[in-house]
Amino acid sequence: MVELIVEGWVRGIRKLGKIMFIVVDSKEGARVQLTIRKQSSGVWREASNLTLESVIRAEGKPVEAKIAKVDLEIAPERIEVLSKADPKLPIDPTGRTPALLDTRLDYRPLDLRRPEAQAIFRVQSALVEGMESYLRSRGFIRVFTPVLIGAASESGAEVFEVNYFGRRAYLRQDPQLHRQLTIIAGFPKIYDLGPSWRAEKSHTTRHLTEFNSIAVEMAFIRDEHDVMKVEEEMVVAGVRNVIEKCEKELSILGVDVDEPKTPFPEVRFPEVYDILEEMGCKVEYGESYGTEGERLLWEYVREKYGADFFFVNRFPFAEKPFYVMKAEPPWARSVDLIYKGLELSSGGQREHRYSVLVEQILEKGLDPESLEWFTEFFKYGAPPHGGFAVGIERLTKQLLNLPNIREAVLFPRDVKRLLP
RNA sequence: GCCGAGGUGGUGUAGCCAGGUCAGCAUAGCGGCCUGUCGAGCCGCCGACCCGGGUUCAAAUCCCGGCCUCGGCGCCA
Repeated sequence: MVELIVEGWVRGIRKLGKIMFIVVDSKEGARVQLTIRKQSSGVWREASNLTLESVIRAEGKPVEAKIAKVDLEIAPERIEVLSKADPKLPIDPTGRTPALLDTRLDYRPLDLRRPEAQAIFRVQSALVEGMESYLRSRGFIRVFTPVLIGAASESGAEVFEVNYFGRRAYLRQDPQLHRQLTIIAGFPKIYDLGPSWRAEKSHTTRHLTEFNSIAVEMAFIRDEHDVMKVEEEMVVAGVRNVIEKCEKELSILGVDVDEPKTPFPEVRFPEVYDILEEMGCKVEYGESYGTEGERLLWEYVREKYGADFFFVNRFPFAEKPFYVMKAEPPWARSVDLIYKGLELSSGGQREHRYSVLVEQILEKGLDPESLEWFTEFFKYGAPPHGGFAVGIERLTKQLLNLPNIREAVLFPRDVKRLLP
């Protein structure tokens, strides 16, 4: 019979006098049981020293009539300890006494060994893979725009300051402005996949100070609906890829994922005010809605269209940054995508006419000179364009119904946490 | 930034409101028994009241201050 080699982490040790069972999660993702009898004294001695979470390599023959409820059962002839784990582990590795999230994050590399955590990041990878391959199939190319910026001028959200050789620099809040410049540079279909930072002291289950987004920008659009179409198809492609490739992970997580209903419904301002008022949530005309409004609108579209994803279009211009394109006043071609009551993205059509852009900067009370590094290039041929940025952690959280966005990040950064 | 909740062995909790047995339980760790376990089982052991004041004969418990954490809102992805 064939000799098999198993390498992985020790997940269970059950010693019953003269027979011992060692459960190993192999590097291939299989659950393997090593069955050892006392008469094979060398292996028995080696196995008696094992501790949970140790890394081992075992060689042996498969057990003919497999009894254990695992993927593979082996009678090992040799066990080699590659790295012995301290028996006093800081968090319970069996998962029987689950540690609180904050404690788990303190010991994140150990915590991530849990099958549920593994499953989350395999799903996330499939999600991004599906979205990227959709974009590439539609002719978008992946670009890398700077994360260090010289001027904090985007949306007014708090930025992190960086000491840049004695000069003041900032971490971007969004790849937005450089994506637009890339469009002007003659790349009509691009996407940028990477981190952004917000220095907001938000204490919630849906905010991070560092997060990743898949940010798309496209030129020669007719209006914002061209952008929404791409966003919808991209998200659906991502979810579809998860359904196709992550059956095992979804069952570990106990989540049923259905392909999203298309087209995503679109609700608009000012109708939003009527919808919300009817649901008992009064929003001042000309203002945007809050967290409660998001949830109520979801309730509304779920009832009316059976949808979990939906767009909100025509936000008040007053509530949005200078670069969005206006529609009939006071509204803008500014679109949010909401998924199960949580904002996933902002986007829409951008203003590409230089003179209008400068007017809008003045209207916002900003200094046109400080934005010249950006606006100047709109003088030299800027096509109509638009885009959006989807928060990857938020999408993962909502897809898998995770209670906290931190579960969707390997090493989350929030107001309090910088380590590990 | 505003508001609320909470800090008890390595981990997760009970006890606190009505102050008073060696601070209970589970899990992990250590030791023992057990030849088919699979959340193995059984027996034993080790291990904790966030910090500093105060009230009281007596404080995990009541009061004050501090530190830390979580969450809701705002802002946003």
